[in-house]
Amino acid sequence: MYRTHNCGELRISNTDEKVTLAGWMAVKRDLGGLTFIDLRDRYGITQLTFDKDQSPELAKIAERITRETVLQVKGIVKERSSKNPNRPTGDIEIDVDELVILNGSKLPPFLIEDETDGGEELRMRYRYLDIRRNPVKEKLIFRSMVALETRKYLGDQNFVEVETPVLIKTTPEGARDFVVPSRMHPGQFYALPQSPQTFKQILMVAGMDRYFQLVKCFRDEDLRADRQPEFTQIDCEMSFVHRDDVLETFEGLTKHIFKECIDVELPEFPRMSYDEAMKTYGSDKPDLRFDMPFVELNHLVKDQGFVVFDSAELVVGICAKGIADQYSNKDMKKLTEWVQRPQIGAKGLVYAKFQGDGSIKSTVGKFFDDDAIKQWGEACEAETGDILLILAGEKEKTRKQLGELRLEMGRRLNLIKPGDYKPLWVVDFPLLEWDEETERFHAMHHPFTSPKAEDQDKMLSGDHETMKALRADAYDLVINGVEIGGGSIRIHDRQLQSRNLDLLGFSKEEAEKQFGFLLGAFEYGAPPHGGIAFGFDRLCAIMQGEISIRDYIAFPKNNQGRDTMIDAPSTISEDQLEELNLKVTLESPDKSS
RNA sequence: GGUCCGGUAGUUCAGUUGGUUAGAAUACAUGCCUGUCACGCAUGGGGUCGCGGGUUCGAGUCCCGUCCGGACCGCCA
Repeated sequence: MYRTHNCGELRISNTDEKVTLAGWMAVKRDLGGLTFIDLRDRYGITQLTFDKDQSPELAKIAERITRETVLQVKGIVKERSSKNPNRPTGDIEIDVDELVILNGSKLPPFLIEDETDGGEELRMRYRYLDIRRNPVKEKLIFRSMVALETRKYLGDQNFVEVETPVLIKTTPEGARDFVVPSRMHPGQFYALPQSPQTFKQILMVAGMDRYFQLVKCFRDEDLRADRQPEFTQIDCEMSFVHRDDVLETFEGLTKHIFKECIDVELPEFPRMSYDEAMKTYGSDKPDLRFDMPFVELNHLVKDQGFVVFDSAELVVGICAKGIADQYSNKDMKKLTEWVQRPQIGAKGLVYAKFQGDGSIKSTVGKFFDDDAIKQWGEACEAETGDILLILAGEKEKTRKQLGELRLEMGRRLNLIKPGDYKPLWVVDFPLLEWDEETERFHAMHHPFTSPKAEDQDKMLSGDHETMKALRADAYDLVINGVEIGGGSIRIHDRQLQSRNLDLLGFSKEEAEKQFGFLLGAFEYGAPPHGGIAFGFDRLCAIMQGEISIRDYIAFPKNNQGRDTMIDAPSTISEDQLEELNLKVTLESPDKSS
């Protein structure tokens, strides 16, 4: 046995016990006659003491031990004469009388401490050292706890975890697929799943009734702080359910996880239609940790001779509370430049300051008198000291831009309180989305999403505007402005599914080739069904107030989709290429190895 | 596909208008130190200024190209 205890568990009550510990030498404090070593393992840090007077040979060895050396020590637990209240084990130390060096270590390239000096790149290349650090280690342990609680809750609700295949076939809709060549079938390829969507629907046809899976999904798209090419979903599907059955089940799951993992009691989740979310917050994932709703001003500002407003499809404002007197003209100019940045793309910003002395200062004072502007203020519930921020232009763009400005003002006004969680169900998403590039409709969620019952008859109208107005039985869970997951009631009728694929521009032959297996299954008694999938990495991050999901993944990819530790992706040998009947046509494909 | 920022000691960074021998902190090494826990004090070693080209009497600094990293837009059914 290498150890009797771990480095985080010994307390004053263990005094005088003979113990054996093993771990890594974290840091050494050599006072001359007395040397202290912090011994670290997964569970914590325990201080080792070496006294020159008592055991000169041991003290001499201790003085020479370097960082990250793996040690085994035997000794007696002693009460410290000067305690460290910042550590659970701070009341005791180990008076060492036997020391074994289990393995040496090179000097690590960055400090293995909570506040490391290492940059992202180094930390990723030496991830095994990074994971020794508390902040990373604890996030992985947290993730494990969330996974356990998920399985516990869904298991108790009669869900069955079924594994679906990773080698499947490429799908034309949605994100780009990762593709795997087949050796046994020259010229043919598997694809890695973007989600187990069709398999879980087939499990419903198979009578599995309640399915879930913590499952890896793959998308070959560009990365972000909250987006990795391989990520994990809590993927679920249920039979004989309506929308509200799904929402209630997964609201229950979310509440359970929050309660058990971070001891937060979530209130009942409000629901908001997609249309209302777009109209009020300019986003299909509004951050409700602060309000600052949009107020449309068209009826108050049109036909008064101000061409920017008169030519705009939408004039819409938000009220930023209490900053009229602290935002100077220069600050307003900077804010205007902020909305004009290419990422936001607004042409300009109209504002009205309701200043502390009762006066009104506005960029459009030339076109509107104070009384008119006061009317706007009333509409937005602006009071003395507030600033009205107004954008005008094409409806969808303007809403998106003001949505960004709203978030920025929320941040600037410190309206977002740490530890605050505001979940929201966004429901009734559009069924279809017009793609300007390909000039055809795309499924907003996916091609298996059911239109709302009342909209099913309109699917064949062919009229562009009617198509755009079709509503799907689809829903997203949003927490703090982050999309945690989404799902829908699916189509379970073969005819309706064919009609939907037809709408999306699939010919009969294509539909049969791509989704024949699913359409075929629907002919053998498919039950009504629906489901949802949560982004598991993202859920873990948001629960701890983090944006980046990288540290919730043990071995994440970098910004370019590379794993710098193992150096992947990489080229493969000529032999491998030949066996797979592949030919690389690049002049110099070899960038990495 | 695009925009922006960065690359200088093991590490994190500073480096002025282009000008002498490129600095700081930390880490590391050596010595001193018996109650430290960010130990302290002293001394020391450590540099392909990402790479290639150009401008210049002179380039870490300016220009062009390229590679790498980061953030974002597009993209992510």
